[in-house]
Amino acid sequence: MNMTIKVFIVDDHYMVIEGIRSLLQHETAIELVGHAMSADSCISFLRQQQPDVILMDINLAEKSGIELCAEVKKQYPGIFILGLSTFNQQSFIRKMMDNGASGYVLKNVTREELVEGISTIVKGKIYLSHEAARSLRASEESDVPVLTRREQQVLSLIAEGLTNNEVAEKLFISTTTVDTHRKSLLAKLNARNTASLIRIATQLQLI
Amino acid sequence: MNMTIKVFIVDDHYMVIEGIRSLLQHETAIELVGHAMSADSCISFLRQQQPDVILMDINLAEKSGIELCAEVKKQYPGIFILGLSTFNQQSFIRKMMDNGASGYVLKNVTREELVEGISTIVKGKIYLSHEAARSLRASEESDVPVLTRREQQVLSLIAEGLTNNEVAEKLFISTTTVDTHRKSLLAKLNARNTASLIRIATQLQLI
DNA sequence: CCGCCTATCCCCGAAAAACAGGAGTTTTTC
DNA sequence: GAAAAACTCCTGTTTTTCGGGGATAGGCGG
Repeated sequence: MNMTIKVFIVDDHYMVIEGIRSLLQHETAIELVGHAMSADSCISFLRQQQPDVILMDINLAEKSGIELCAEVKKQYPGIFILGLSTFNQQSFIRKMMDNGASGYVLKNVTREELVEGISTIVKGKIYLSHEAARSLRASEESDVPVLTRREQQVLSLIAEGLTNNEVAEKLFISTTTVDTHRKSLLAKLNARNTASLIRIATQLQLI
Repeated sequence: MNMTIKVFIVDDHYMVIEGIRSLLQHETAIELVGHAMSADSCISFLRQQQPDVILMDINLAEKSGIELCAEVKKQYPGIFILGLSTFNQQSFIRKMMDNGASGYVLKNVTREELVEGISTIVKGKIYLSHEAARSLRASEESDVPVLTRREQQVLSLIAEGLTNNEVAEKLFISTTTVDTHRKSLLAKLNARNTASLIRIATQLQLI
């Protein structure tokens, strides 16, 4: 069972592709079969050849890596995808994993971690780099309040600048109900008023 | 005048460093004299040896590249700094240039552009990659409103959740004055109320 | 010197939000 | 099937914001 792992890279930064190539060039167990700098050229490549693993940047130019991830997984369920990003934001990590990625590493990974990640996911397991895993855990511990669907709707309409009355009209509920939701939003996000509510919600990426 | 240009890299992503090294390895006019993955180790290196050009990532782990840029320029005015970043946000570009950088390129730069950038700034000129220049121009055309100092102060205090009264106390001005500033903020940012004001200001990175 | 901008201050009234507190119905969860 | 959570609605009062105004004073550049 000493087959080489065929790896394909999708990243719109040429220097990152070169960097990965340089990191992996002496790994005999890994063979780089190509790279793409856009979602489209990735899809094209896959029609001709399927690698075992795709290293995929999360934020591509046009299509977000998250969409591409879902698309690839749908058509080629056998390919394992390792998400690659500068940011260790739990929201990104989660979205990527939800869309079928088998792992997530930050771009400041060491060669060892990258190799470990590739060889882990190719076995069908999940791999998260230390920092990614840590930030996921941190986000679960740091109580980012859970908003109900209604609260989210109300929140985003408030953020757009609608008043309680207007929100009420839009959602076909009473103004007082909107006010109630607003109150619980203030309470959950620990905000004093609308201004701090919107600021906090933005920081927590709830909007 | 065929001296090689001594280049030093500061980036906390190992694969980016490798990528740049790979991009520049065949350039005879450019010599890579080292790299650092943190602001501190960059400073340490400079105490022993000074390159002609530093390729500096804008968002390092601890210290932001913007601060490091100012620090280096203060101590070694002769070193030219080329900002390096994933984002082409005018705010970043501008801050970097304000702090003494001689240029700015995005990480999806081509080898040619990178080489051109390095050889341009080493002559004391300014270099902006096409996309960076474009986004700068775009931001100047798209009227991101210019806030006065007072308006900025008021805005950030409002965002923290202070009422007009509290802002007034904090800034030692009258409540009605704060209200005037608030009104001009609403007008400048084209906001209907506090909620949309904060959202828009956040999106425009004014907070 | 005369606009233009900034910063300061003031008034009024209407609208909206915040605060307090209660309460009924549906839906989810255990 | 009961408890918990989510969603709905209500009555008040107080505070804050918003939309109109208008006014003064200093700085800066044409």
